[in-house]
Amino acid sequence: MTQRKSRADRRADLVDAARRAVIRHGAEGVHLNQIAEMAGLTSGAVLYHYPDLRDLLTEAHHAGMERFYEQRIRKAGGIADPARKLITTIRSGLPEGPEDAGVRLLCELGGAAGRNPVYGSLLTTLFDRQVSMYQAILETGAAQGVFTLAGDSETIGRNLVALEDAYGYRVIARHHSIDAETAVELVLGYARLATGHPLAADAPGTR
Amino acid sequence: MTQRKSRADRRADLVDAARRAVIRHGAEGVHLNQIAEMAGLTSGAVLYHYPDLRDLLTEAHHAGMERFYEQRIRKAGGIADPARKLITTIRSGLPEGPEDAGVRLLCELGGAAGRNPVYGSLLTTLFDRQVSMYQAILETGAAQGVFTLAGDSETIGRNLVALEDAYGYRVIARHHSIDAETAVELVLGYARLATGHPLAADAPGTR
DNA sequence: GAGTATGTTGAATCGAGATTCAAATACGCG
DNA sequence: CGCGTATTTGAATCTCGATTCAACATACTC
Repeated sequence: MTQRKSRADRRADLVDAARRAVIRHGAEGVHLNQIAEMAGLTSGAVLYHYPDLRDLLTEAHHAGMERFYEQRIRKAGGIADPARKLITTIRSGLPEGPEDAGVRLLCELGGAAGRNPVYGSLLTTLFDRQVSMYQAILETGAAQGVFTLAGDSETIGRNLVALEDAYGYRVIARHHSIDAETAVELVLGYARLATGHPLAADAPGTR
Repeated sequence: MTQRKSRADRRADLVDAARRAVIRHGAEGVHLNQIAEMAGLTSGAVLYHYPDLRDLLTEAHHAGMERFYEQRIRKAGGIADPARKLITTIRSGLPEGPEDAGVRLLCELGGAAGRNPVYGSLLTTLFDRQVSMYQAILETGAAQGVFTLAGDSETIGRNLVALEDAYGYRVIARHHSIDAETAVELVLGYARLATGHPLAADAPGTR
């Protein structure tokens, strides 16, 4: 029998297993057995902890978005220079490639959000938080005189998040002419226009 | 018994029924019986015309995208002035509200595109065609001297399509602060920045 | 208007996945 | 150690949608 675990530990495992299963099989195409397998358990054990699968899936999506957002904050955390911070943040919002787990999860959610209010609200919240994150960077840069904003920070922030989203979808769908690097360059292009700053790309390999 | 129809007519009906069923139930959550009901038939009749459901769904998605694209072309068709043409085109790429059928279908497809190469390729093609459509408008405007492009037309076109996509998702997900009108205004804002043209909004009610 | 081809139904069957639950197992604690 | 409880299994059952197909209905042909 599989190693027995405490309730809290097992539930955390299951949330993570569900997250990975959704990425592989889709937000609505995922099956109980697939989640169980990911967690190294049988379906009965999953039901024991989550009698209603929807609860588990909601927690999984929530956790996935939280992880995505936290990672962005962390990557840009130590950077003081607004320009470099903006570049790093933009990079962290785009997938590293078509298999990028974080972005795939968000894409899966997008379609379902129109029919499922809970998912819609999760994505809406994430969007707003990301906009605020960008606003903080933009305003700091403007205050220091390094950015000359071509509009209010909310609008620019929204557009940055929107572009990330849309190009993320393109990369995940394996668009032939928009790979991960091109996507970064496209968003950076808009950021240059909106901040009046050249935003020189990092040296390759710098992450 | 339901009115009997020719093979071609019935298949066209089914493609349309499938399109509507997907919009209501999701690209992957849709069931044979739902499609049959939409078409006013029984499941057996659907299988008679489409032994493999995936073929029907692929045709439905294809038809939905074609319809979306054609509608855009048609709405902007008679307009000569590049600025008005650009405004109309932007409007036609955004949903009229959270229930907008055309955009909902595209959103449904987005998530599945990462796992289903056929869907990915459909969306990629649509994206490219929309970019070309914008490029034509932008280049015409630039040639006439009414637009001063802030970059190459391909980049601007890509960003316009990307912004439409992303804000379309927001509207469909019922974002509290981004409704259909706000979305139009956000994309128009970028278009102004990119073309150097004021792009005065149409008088309300003008469509 | 009989004959034939084609489209449609509805009931039977199939099968995959969800759900239940008694039994088995592992762990904590005295 | 051994008791009691929480966790997990695995097989049985349930459910629902897909699939099959013989019978029926409609339209076309001559």
